[in-house]
Amino acid sequence: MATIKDIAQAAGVSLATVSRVINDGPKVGSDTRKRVKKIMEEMGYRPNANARALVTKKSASLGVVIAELHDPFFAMLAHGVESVTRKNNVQILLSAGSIEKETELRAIETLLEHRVEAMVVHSKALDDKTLVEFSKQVPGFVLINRYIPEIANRCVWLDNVTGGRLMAEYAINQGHEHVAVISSQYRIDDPNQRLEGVRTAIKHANLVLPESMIEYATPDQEGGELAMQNLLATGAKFTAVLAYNDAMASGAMTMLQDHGIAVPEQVSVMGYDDVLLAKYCRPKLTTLRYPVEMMASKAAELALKYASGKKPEEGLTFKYTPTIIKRDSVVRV
Amino acid sequence: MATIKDIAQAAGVSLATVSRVINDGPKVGSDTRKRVKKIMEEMGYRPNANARALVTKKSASLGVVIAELHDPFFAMLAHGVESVTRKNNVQILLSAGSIEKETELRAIETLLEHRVEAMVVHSKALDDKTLVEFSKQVPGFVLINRYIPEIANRCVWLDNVTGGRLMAEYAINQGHEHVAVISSQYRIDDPNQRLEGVRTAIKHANLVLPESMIEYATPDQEGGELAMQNLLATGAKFTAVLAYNDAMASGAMTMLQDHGIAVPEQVSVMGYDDVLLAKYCRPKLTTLRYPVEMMASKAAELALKYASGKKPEEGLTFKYTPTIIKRDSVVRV
DNA sequence: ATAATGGTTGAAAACGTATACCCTTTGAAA
DNA sequence: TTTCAAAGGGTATACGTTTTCAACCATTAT
Repeated sequence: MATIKDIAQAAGVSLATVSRVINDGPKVGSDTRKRVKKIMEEMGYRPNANARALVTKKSASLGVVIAELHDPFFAMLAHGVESVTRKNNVQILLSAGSIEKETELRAIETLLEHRVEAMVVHSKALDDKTLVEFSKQVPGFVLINRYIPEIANRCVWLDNVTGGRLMAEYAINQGHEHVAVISSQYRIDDPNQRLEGVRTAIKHANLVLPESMIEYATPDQEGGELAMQNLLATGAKFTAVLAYNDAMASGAMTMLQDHGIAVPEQVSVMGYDDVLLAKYCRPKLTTLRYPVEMMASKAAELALKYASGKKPEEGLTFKYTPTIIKRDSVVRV
Repeated sequence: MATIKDIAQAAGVSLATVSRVINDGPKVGSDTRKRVKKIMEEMGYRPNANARALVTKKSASLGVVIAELHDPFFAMLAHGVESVTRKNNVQILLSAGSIEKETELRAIETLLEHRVEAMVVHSKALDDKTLVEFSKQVPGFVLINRYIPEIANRCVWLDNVTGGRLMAEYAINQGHEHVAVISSQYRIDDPNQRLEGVRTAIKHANLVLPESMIEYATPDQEGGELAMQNLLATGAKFTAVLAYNDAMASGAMTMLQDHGIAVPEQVSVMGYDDVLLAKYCRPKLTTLRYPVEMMASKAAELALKYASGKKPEEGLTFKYTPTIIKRDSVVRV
């Protein structure tokens, strides 16, 4: 592959001049510029991004850490990031760290080795201290779907407690007095926060949520099916089910229908996230909209901004609140 | 950030020795090795991937070109690649090129600037010649979901003609004599090939597929709805619909149901791809399984293998054939 | 005519790493 | 005792860029 040196030789100029032409630098005559450009074209020259990054200490790529790409939630997240990197001519360096301490750490470290100065990271397994530490090393370090007070201005997050509350309040307003909850079995913040919100609303309405009405499982369709199966097996009575996410809600609906229980006529079901399948499944899912894509774009913009030298403002944070999307899976009772 | 030089100074050894320790090179005593390692640990040393790539001419990352991340198909593709890059300690450099000539080209070129020697590219807009040209420049250049005879051994692809045929044959075997087709409006190979297969099967069964029974739209749920709407508007009679993909099939089902037409009792619907939503939607979609994830893993392995110097074998190619997944959206008539 | 100016260009150092090649020490074989 | 090989370690160069500084040339103002 042709280097800057080859071009210089062919054009009969120095390395410096060629470099200036490449970067649209100021100090080069228009005829020389034209000639050099022509030769670059002819020889199919492509600047070496690695050499560039080495000397400029700027990497022209943004690191992204997520859990699993085939989870629609993360696919949307990645897409949100991608839409802004594309605009800024920045490359995405992708690392997957499957909600495990070891892999998440490894993912971030690899990105660090590439000297990316902007990063959008989704981390659930790493503790606050570690992440704060990283944020000191990387100017454009931004967390998504997580809130850490010390670096509040680097956090783009969803108010899950309010989300849980909204969910429960809506169900209650529709007249449901016996609600069951299907939660995620992972010991991370999200399910706990959502559950906390649900509990608050229920208490406030002078209702009760016995532990036996809460089932934990993997946050996917199978988990939803399993959880619902368990709920039905206990013989518990409920007219509404609040699920941790849309996939679990969908699984729960399937299981209800398989038991001859009509949704929403006999049991209402609510999801969370509003991923694609919420619109696809039947009945269409009433759910909470999690604007991941928008948030991811915001996070990417933030990362790029901080990376370019702008200092984050103190006392600022980027909190989003989910909103209820009313579709067909919840009915007034 | 600490460099190799800082480590060398702190440890009182030369750069070369430190470098040897980092790379587990041979010529260094076990006590020195231990001492240097300790210092690296203390100073939080991280090798600079750019400098490394520059001098070794190896990039330690694999380039991926896809259209849109939030399309579940591409999310699965990316996931398939990711599973093998993770095993090989290779980073993913992601470029999205939204089925447009300009952006696809730009995506590949950016990757080239990063000097990745392994690439998995999904390109529909670029012509054969351009891609063949790229394959000469990049040792580990592998195409997915496309077949180009000249570089057959770098293609991991699905036999779409056979897929289309299988679809139609299955519908016909279930007794359907009047089938409609909902295809993608994009002028790329896939829809044409699938349609070709469908036509073959129909002709072979002595049936007819009038042009009026084929609708074209964007390959998503909205497109499926629109296409079905048009089909219904023409008053055409059909008992089965073959869709270009699962999203369109799902949209078509919605529209049918909205018109009070029962699926599958009155009209059967078939999808293609078997993405997640095929299992989620109601009725569950009978569809053709496109093993993207497996194929993407294969492509990544191939790319890495070729990149590491192994020459592709002549006359070899990686063709996959879709299989029918029978669920609930097709019924015998 | 001379000095000053401004626009072009080139030489060289630097970025952080890997490695080919050379030097030293040590112990054993001759 | 001499010779030699092996092991351990250092020196210097290269990778492909960007950028600072200085030099050159042709004008123009004095």
